[in-house]
Amino acid sequence: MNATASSLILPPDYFQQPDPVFLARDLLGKLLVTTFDGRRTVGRISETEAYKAPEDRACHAYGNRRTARTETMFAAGGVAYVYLCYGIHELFNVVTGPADSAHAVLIRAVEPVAGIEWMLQRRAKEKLTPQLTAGPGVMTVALGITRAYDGQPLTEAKADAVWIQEATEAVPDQQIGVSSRIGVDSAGSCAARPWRFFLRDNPYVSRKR
DNA sequence: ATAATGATTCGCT
DNA sequence: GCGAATCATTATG
Repeated sequence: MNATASSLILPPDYFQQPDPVFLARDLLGKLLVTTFDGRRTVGRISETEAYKAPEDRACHAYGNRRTARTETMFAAGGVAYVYLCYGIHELFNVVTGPADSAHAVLIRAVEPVAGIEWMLQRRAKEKLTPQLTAGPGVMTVALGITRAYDGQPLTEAKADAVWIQEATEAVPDQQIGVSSRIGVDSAGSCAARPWRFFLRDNPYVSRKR
């Protein structure tokens, strides 16, 4: 890539900060870039959720449970955690925190910024609507992210990679909405935690259930 | 080896 | 608003 990309790309230190809740909020407005198949697509992060082991029952690594799948989350922050949900959808997470802490931030939605024609093509759509990228399962399709990318670094700007760049402009606090996480009702008292963050008044946010 | 279950989406009513 | 689709992962026998 070019010098601009490498100066804006977020370094491992950023992702290795200890609190996934802080990072989930801080990642709003930043740019998620993919360069698969020679196609560059860019989305502005508009909705996130924090998952924090060991105490968070909604986290796959609840109780620091290490399995073949969750092992990716125990890596040091700055890599991707991509897994299949409901047998159909691939969900993209950013692994955060130091090594051996299984924290992650689920990217639930982005606002298309560049490469929109590739996103439309990947989703087999003609027209740009919020449904193109508003939702964790559809966002990965639009950006071309698959499980093949599980465990890969998010800190290198190059071909066939994913990385995150600094926001072009700061997001003011008043523009950030907070709620409980979606789809984690079975997580007992953890279900009520206000760990979902989104850009207010942005159409590219999944609907609250 | 087998069975239950989900960090969802889409189409139909 | 409701329910089906669909399968990797996990726990259990």
